[in-house]
Amino acid sequence: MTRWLDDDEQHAWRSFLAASQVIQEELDRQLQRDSGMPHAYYAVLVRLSEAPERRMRMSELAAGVNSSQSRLSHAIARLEERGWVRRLPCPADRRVSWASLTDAGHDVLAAAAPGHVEAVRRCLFDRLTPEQTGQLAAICAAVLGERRS
Amino acid sequence: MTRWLDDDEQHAWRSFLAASQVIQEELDRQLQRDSGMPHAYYAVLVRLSEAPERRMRMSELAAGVNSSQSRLSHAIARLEERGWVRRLPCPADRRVSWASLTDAGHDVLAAAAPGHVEAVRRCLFDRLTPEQTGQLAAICAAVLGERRS
DNA sequence: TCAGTTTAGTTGAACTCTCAAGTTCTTGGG
DNA sequence: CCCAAGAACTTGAGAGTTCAACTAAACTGA
Repeated sequence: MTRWLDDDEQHAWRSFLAASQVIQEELDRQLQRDSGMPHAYYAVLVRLSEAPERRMRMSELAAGVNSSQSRLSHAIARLEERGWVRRLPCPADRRVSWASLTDAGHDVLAAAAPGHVEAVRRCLFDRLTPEQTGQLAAICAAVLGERRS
Repeated sequence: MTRWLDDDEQHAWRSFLAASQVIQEELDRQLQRDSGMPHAYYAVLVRLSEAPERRMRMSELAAGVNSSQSRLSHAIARLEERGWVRRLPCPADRRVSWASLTDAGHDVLAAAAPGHVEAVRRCLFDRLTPEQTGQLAAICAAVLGERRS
């Protein structure tokens, strides 16, 4: 009844799991060590820094970093404690909050970025040919495509 | 100074992050919902079930599931509470513990496996061509290869 | 109008993971 | 033989994530 994985799939699956874990852990460790934040928080700062006026609605921001609303809410609370983000009420719809990157947050991000990019290169792109980089993008696009529910 | 990511790399990187997060979360949710355990614990049970006599030293097991010793120690403590794993002292070297899969643990694993494989297919292999499966394996092998430190 | 539904976001508890420190045991050189 | 160094594992505290429940505000249609 169950369609088990064949040998190729089994191998690809285990390699994928190991590789994605190794990358996640390496990035988390690097950012925690050098900038005192987990990768998820870094992603929030990046996304905010790219938004017009460096601010976004909580739910947009959550979608933009693949996070649940709850997780983002906790994360923003932490980032607010550190003075890197501020919450602003939205006059047009009072259910909505804006998250806004502060100047201090922007500075922290600018300081963290070079080391982070270096880590990304070291654990991913330095190990791939340009052709493989393209293949990876296509594979990930297929995984993300037409996602239901 | 910093070698920033070019457009292709930027795109590949963000796709990869999103895809691997989506897959991780989907699997975690499925296993938690249907079998009451996180994916990391499932991996421990799988690895143990494949070992001779269904038991392994803690440090081998940790390496086998890409886990730190500390994380594994906590995980085995939980799994032991549920009666799915037992710890056995090693007579030859008294620093060593064996983790051993119980019959109950084996049954739980057997019950969890079909739903898990189905989820893996749904979120990964059903979306890839066989060629892409091979490419993914090669890419992940490159990421994992010759890892120092 | 207003009751019911949907949307936005927050909160608290339970759980997992990380990091640093600690315990117990083995090993290797003097 | 003995002690310092290293190895195997555990522990506890702190931090992040998840889930379900909750508040508050905005729609919807009868």
